[in-house]
This record gives sequence, structure tokens and C-alpha cells, in this order.
Amino acid sequence: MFEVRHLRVLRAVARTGSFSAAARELGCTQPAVSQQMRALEQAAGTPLLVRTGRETRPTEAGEALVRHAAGILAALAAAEEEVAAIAGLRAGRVRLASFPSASAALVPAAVAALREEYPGARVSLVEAGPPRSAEMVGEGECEIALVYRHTGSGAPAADGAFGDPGDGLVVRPLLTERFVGLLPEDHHLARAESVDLGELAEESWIAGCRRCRGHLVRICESAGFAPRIDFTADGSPAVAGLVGAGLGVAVLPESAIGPVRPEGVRTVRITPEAGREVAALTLPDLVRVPVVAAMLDRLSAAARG
Amino acid sequence: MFEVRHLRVLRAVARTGSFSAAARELGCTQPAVSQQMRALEQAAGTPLLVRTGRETRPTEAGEALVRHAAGILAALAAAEEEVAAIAGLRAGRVRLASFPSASAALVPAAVAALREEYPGARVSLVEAGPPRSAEMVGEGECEIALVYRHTGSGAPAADGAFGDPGDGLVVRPLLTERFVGLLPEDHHLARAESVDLGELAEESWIAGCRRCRGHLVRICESAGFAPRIDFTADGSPAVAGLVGAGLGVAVLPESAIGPVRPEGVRTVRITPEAGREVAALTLPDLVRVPVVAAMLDRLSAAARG
DNA sequence: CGGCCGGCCAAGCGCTGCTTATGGTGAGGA
DNA sequence: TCCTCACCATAAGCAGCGCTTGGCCGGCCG
Repeated sequence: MFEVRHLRVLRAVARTGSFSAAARELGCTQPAVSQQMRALEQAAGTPLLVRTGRETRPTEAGEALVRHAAGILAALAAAEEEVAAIAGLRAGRVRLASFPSASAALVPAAVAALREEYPGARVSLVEAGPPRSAEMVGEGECEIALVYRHTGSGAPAADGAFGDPGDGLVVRPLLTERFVGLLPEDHHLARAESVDLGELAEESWIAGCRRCRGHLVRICESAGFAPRIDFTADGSPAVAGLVGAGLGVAVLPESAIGPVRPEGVRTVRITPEAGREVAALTLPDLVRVPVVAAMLDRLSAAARG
Repeated sequence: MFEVRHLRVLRAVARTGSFSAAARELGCTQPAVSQQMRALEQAAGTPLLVRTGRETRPTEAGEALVRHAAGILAALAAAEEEVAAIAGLRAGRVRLASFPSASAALVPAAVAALREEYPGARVSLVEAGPPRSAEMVGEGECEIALVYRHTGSGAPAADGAFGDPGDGLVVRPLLTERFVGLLPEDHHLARAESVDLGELAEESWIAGCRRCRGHLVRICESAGFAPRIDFTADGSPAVAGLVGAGLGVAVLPESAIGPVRPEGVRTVRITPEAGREVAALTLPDLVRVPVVAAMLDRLSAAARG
């Protein structure tokens, strides 16, 4: 089997016409070149160079090998270049899977920051809830999953939001946030500093997605009542809109509300406290991939900001 | 720098999705694969494989490298194939330089024998006299030079026909042959067993090429006379034709006369004896090139036949 | 004819890459 | 739930390889 090193030496010898000159060019000693060429000729099974005393020329087989070596070494250089581009963050791909409110808040800022610094990076995003997004990382469909896990009065263990720890995923915590209550402006508790959920036991409730609805039920259970859920809306803006229309009350993560306060809605702290942790999941090997590490950093920064 | 071995292992891992399977496929142990991949990832400066427990997949950089590896390994295989074809004599080129009478006698038989056994071999021939043909070997313009050297009453040392021994050429003796006298059929010595050249001192002489002419003069000098050269012809058939026409006498190498005796010509042994040695010259390295060795063998066989 | 250059050879040595043996971990089945 | 198997990582030991140094020889040139 030919070695890359052999081909390099052969090319140098063929170009310079001398073992010594090739050795100087390659930064090694002349016997090293002699040995390399002997090994290569043994591998080839035929002489590749003729030493005529005055000069050293390739044989026909040597010429053929030099010809091929040019292409092989060029392909190798191209491969190194491409890998270096990915390793050096001049290129690279990172695929995110995230849940809706993160897609709206964290991800745009992080992606913008990454692309500003590394224009070559290619970022893609797909929306998927915590169980599925973690699976996608495990299945190689994406590099980073943004997930959340409910904390507080809910049942975190049963929630298992961060995916099975047994998946071998690494967890990068991004932020923890409280759930706040959303009340219509004209609600009698809308100006309160803090509201106990029990005070809202008789209200009409507005729930979000299936997962959030389960969490809402558990929160209310821990406060001693079962919520009467009259509306279910996908997406926080819709929930807030329903609250603003005076159709009921809701609890949402702080960040899900976004920078602009929805019209006609007041937010209040709630007790018992409830919240969620947002984290990024990825595979251990992938945290050493530059573009993945950079994206994780940008996500952390976006979560802090 | 990537090594061929690394690429092979990477490809096997990517294809099988497992270190162990790759090790089995490559005929080595699993830790060997682990080490190879670690070394390759270190060389690449970025992870190339993600181990998810269930399976092992390439990262983006790994995919890029696998993609390049396919081309590189294919080019390498093509190079090995071509070199093996040359080494294995399924292909190969041998260029001959020979003097005219060998071109007419030895070479056709040898080339025919070689091409019959190895149809892929490409043989070319150029005519050149001994000094020049040896130079051509030294200069890489051909692989084999057919040369001759006069022996006997001539001055072999001054002749130097086999080229400078200092050229580093190897000599493969092919045949030695006597010079014979050519007399017209009606010459009074045409039926003699042997003719002393002195008896032909007063004849009209027909000489061949410049070099042969010099040799003729020396032979005659050693017999005690200077030949009167009235005709000079390039090529033995022409010389024999002139003799057959009764225009003079000549001496020629036996083989130069060829299988068919020219019309009207008788050949007689001459004294003092004169002759020449025919040999093939090549470079030491080239005798290990299969097609060159084969050609030398065929030339020897043709010389014996 | 002597210096010089280029190449081969031998010896020594450090490094690399393989092997065997062992431990940890996730997955599948009783 | 526990057991077992498959897979991978790690460590230690060892053989082989490739490089270097030093010495020698042969051809070329001043």
C-alpha cells in the first residue's frame, strides 16, 4: 500500500532530480529519502527511479505514479482544506431543534450573533418539542436541541423534559424563568403584587399546547384545585390575546410573553412559584465541534441578555 | 497530515457504523480502530465521528472527509493498478536502440516473441550506432541499447564499443560472431575453405558504414596491407549486392548476411580471424523492470536461435 | 589529481501503532 | 428489575518502523 509520505517524496525527487535536493526540500536527511524510495519501490514491485550517476529520473512506472500522485495529493489538500474550514469555523453547519417560544426569542438573537461573526456558518432550524428534539439529536438529525423542563410545584421527575439522561446527551443550561400569571387588565387582581393560584380557582383558564396544559393542571393541583379550561391555543401570543380579550386567565413563562406586552393584559407573580429551565442538549462529541460550541455560546449569551 | 490508513479506517467506520465492525472488516482489533480515529480527529482538529451509544455517525467534517476519501482511495487504487500493470508486464514500454543488422535480425524475432507473450507491452525501436545508443540509455531516451564491439585483429580497446564502463551500464552479452569474407561466385577463391586476407590484398574492396570501414581497414592492416576501397554502401544487403555483381570483395559479420544467401555471392572463412561481440546495454535499475528483463531474455533467445 | 557532491550502508534510537487485558455503559431479554 | 451482551475507551507492553548520525564509495570538476 502506498503511503502519502512516499508519494510526496517521490514527487520531490522527480521534480528535483536528486535525492539530496529532495531531502533539503522536504526538510529531512538524504538517507531518509533513500529509504523512502526503497520502500516505495518495494511496495510497487518495480523500480520507479533510475540512478544514472549524473541524475535521477523516474522510470515509466515512476512517471505513472508521479502523475497519479499529483491528483492524489491535490485531493488530499482539498480534503484538508475543507476539514480545516469546518474546524476553523470558516464553514460548518449547525442544525437546531427548538420549541416555539425559544424559536421566537433565543434563537434569532443567537443565530444573528453567530452569522455576524462567522458568515460561513450555515444554520438551520426546525421546531420540535422537548421529547422529539432530544431524539433528533440522538438520531443525528440535528446538532442542538433546545428543551425546557418544568420546575416548582409540578412534577419535574415525571416530566423528564431534558430527555433521558441515559441518552448520553450533555446539558447546557441556558436560563431559568418563572411562570407568571396573565390577567385581563380589568381583573380585580390585575394590580396585585402577587396572586395565589387558589384565588383563581374559579376562573376560566386558557391553556397552551398539550404539554403546557399538563403542566398547568399540575400547578393548579398543587394549589388545591382543578382548573376549568375553556380555551386551548397553540402559541403564547394567542393565549395572551385571549386573556386580553377578557376570556380567561393563564400562566405562561416570562420569556414567552416577549418584549411587547400584549394589549389589555397584566402580568402578576404567582404563588406557589412555578417555572421552567431552558437548556440546550447536544452530544458530548459535538461540543468540540467549533460551530456547535460557538452556537452554544451565542445561545448562552442570548439567554443572559 | 492525513494518512491513507486513516482514511481507510474512517471509511470503514462510516460504512459499518461501528468501530468493532470496522475492525473486523479491516482485520485488526477494535482498539486499533479507536486509536486510528483518535489520531485522525487530532490531525483534523475537529471531531469526525459522534458516538451515540447505539451507533456511530460521521459529523459534518467527517462526512466531508469520507467524501474526499472515496476519491483519494480510488485514485490510489488506480495508481496501484497502473503500476502493477507495468510491473506485472500486462503493460509497459521498452524502447530499443539498435544498429542496423541487429534491427534486421535480432530485434524482429525478439519483439515478436515478447508481444506474443505480453500483448500489452509497447515496444519501440530507433536505430543508432553503438556510441550513440549507449548515450541514449544514459540519457533516458531508451531502455536497451544493442551494441557491438569488434574483436580479433582489430583494436578492441580503442574501439570502446560497449560504451564507457564508467557509465554504469550493465552489459548483457548476446552473441559473438565471426566476420566472413564475401566473394563473387566466380572468384578463384570462392570455393576455398578459408582465405587469408593477404590473398585479397589486390582486390577491390567494398566497405559498409563509416565504423565498419574503419574496422575493415584495421583488419587488413593486421594482415599486412591497406585495402583499396572503391565502394562504400550503407547496409549489408547493399554490400552483398555489390559483391554479387562482381564489383569487389568484402567482409561482413555472419549475421549481417541473413538467412538468404545473396545471389552470386560465396562466403568464406577468413584468417586472421576477426569478429564482433553483440551485447545489450541497460541501466542496473532497469534490469529489474519486468518488461525490460523480458525483452533482454527474448533478445538472448533470438541470439541463440 | 584532489576536493566535492551525491548516494548507499550500518548502527542506534525514539516513536508509533499494534496487541492483550480491563473497565464502564447502553440495549435487549428473561 | 436484573442479567447479559455488545460496544467503546483506556492502560500497559512490545515489536517494527523510520529517522538520524557516521562512514564509505564513486563520479564530476577545477
